[in-house]
Amino acid sequence: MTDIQKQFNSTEAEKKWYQHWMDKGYFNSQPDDRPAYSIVMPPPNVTGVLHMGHALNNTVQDILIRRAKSLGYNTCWVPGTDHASIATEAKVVELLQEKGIDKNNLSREDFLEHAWEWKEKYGNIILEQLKKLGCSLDWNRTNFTLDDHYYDAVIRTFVDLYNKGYIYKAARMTNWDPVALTALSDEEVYYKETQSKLYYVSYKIAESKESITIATVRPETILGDTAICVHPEDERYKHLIGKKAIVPIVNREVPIIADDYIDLEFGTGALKVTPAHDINDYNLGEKHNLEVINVLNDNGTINELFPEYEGKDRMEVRKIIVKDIEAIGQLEKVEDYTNQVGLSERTHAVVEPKISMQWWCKMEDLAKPALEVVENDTIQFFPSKFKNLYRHWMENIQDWCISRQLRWGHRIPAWYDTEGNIYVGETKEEAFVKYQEKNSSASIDDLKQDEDVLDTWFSSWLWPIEVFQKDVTSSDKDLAYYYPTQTLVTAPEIIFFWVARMIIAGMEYKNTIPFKDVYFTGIVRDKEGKKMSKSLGNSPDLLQLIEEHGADAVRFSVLIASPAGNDILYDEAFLEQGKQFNHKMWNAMRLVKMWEEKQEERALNDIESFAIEWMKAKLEDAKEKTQNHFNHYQLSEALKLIYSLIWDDFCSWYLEWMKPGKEETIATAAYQESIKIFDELLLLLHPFMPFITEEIHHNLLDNEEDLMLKQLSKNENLNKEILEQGKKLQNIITAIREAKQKNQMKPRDVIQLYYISKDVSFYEKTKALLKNQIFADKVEACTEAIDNAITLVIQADKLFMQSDIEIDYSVQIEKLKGELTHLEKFLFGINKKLSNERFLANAKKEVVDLEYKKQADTEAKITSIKESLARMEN
RNA sequence: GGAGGUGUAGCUCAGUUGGUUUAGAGCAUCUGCCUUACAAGCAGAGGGUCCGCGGUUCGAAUCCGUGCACCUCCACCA
Repeated sequence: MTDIQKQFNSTEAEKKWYQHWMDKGYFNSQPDDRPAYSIVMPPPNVTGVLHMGHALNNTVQDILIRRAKSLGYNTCWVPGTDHASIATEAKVVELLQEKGIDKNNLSREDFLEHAWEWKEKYGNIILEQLKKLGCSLDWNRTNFTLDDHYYDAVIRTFVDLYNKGYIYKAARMTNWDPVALTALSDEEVYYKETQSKLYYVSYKIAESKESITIATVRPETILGDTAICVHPEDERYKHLIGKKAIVPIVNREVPIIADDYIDLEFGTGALKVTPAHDINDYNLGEKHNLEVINVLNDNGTINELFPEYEGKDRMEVRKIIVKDIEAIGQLEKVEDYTNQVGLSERTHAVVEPKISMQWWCKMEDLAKPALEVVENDTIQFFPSKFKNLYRHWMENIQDWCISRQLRWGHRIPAWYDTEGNIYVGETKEEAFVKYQEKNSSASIDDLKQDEDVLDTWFSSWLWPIEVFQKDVTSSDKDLAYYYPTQTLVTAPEIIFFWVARMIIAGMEYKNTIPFKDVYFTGIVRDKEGKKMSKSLGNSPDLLQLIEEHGADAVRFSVLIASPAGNDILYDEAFLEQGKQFNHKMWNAMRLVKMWEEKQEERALNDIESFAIEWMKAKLEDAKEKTQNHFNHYQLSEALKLIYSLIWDDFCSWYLEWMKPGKEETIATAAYQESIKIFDELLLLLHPFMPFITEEIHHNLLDNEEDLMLKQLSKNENLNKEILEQGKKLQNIITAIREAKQKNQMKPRDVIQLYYISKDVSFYEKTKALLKNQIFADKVEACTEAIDNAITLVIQADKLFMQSDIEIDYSVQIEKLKGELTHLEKFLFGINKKLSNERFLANAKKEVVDLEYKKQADTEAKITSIKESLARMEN
């Protein structure tokens, strides 16, 4: 006892146990004859720092892994990081700028050298931080999406899909990020409501005095107008269709065309068409065969076609052009207007729709099997509502723009000859072979590789496959053993970016699913419901939280607030609860350890045997319920259940029952059973709070076995009878405590208890326990009501509490009257039901029988209370 | 504009195919206790128009319709 600290030292325990688990190699996995349970961690960006979202996500995964371990699975949780092409490149560019270096003045090789330098220095910080949370990751399997084997796999995939005809190169409208100078996929653009202006500009009609007015929010795109479009049925403009309009400033003659795409109600009902800079205009242009005039440079400035504006940013030109149009009297009016403006997810720059030559991947056919496996629940989504979302997206899937005008990433394995013909191959030599087939006198030096790299997600979608075939020697065995993985734990935001595409890749390349279950965690929000993010500054510093409160408390706090599939409202008050839970368990351990010196070799007494039997049943019951929660990924429910099992059932009831008094002893068997039970509770809790449970486990038992490796025992038959008896006992104890308090008695005032019950054996069995808990010097059966006593009605039993202390019956009378009123109302309801023929005819027999039982019970209780009242009021 | 979700105690949430004695927890609140593990505790209590309205049913927090409020995703009308 003396060597046990009064308080749990989380910092010390975390350091000690994590190191111990590492040293013992508990996190590492190799295929064996046990069933596998594998999870691939969603690789965080190398630029990332640990935030609350990661804490939730990784705690969930660690819980699943540790739980599976305790159930006998060979668990493998694979860590790693994602090269995150745009985010990392932006970061490196920024750092170079601080040093006064312009990316464009660096060769590709030099730039990549800087990028790798940065990656080596900072890229693994986030993984190191996960260790502080207690994550049981197999660090020997750490992967990075630009590792050599991974790089090769990505290239192979590209070539394969190209050869199968899925990948092609085409000029298309893309979302252009003028800051990162790259195309973006639709998924990388987000829309933000913005206060804009709607400019009404009149265009003169050629060879006519008429004019036509259009409305636009982007007047700078007037420079690229190649048509005016109206609705074919629009009476206002019908007569102008087929005529020419003159674009102001540039004085270009453009046709006036008709299309029912036009909304008659919006603006003036006439639309200026700029196929180069608007997706809808682009589609109109395709349909009507319009000229495409590109106005912008890649960096968002106006290009050389318009010398007077050349080199100025589009936003600046917007203002200048408005003035210029006003000067020539063709600006009719300006209105305030709220619209959605597309922004780049990475650089937050205003995205410009722009036509550019990009690589694309056809998705329609690839998506079909991936939709199928989710539809038929081969892959299960938790919560299942995301199935709808998934279906909706997969059924409307668009081709995927996979090229990015960046350097940090997997370089597209395509080479061009001097005439611009494309040769795709895994290596330049392979491409050259194809080149030679076409041109026998070709020189390999004529071939130039494509400058672009692939979208990050084009590598991420191979993650669950590629992490298990790291090197050729182990590949088949590992992949066959660990793939498909068990559960993917991720955020719903990346269901399209990543989840859908991993399923596609799995079906295409392994002809099977990459994971069996997908568990979507909620978004972590602050108390006010705002999403926690670095930019809002409302996300607490996780490492600091761990330092201050301990990793177990942090894990507790995010889990307890995290119902399956809902967003979590994070409140730091939960940390307090977690810490108090630590404290509670620590003290329970101290109590139990104290009993070591109070042991006596003897048979169990009545109290001990009842308590042990009851607690074991409680434990069995909880084990079953916990498994049920795990099956549905209701982790917060599981945690709440275990929390209450430990705090309420074990500490508040069991230990109090078991606790020997000052001069008393505890049977050795009871002491040992208590330790065994406690240890089982710790094992149940361990996945949620690994450090304190391991620490207490070792304090409790002197053996060398670690809790982390301990196996949960198989469920035994549940003793329902003892649970019922325990419940009744608790009801009696609570009722007496309440009665004492209501009657101004002290909790420890001595009483005598008499009972009228059909189940005398129950009282015989629990007599000692009752006496002990309610401070009764007598618990005896009686045949009729006792005078000068407080009456309590517990289920079908009547109890009479007597005391030497003067009792004011009025309080008890009031309580009984209240109860009576309620019971009468209740009985009325039952009687109404039972006198309803249609109820008797339609309801199931069990339900009807139950009503009869309720009726009988209630009537008995009412009689009983009436008798008591009559007696007490005398 | 399209789709999905949510609404239960002051707050965060359970509530399993409609029926189980007063709709449950935790936190917060109030009351009483320094009880030899723990005052970071113990014991007890109060607190609800299950969002509104309508329907189905013998019976609805639960199923259906509708309205309101909030949230998310998709689309992007210049």
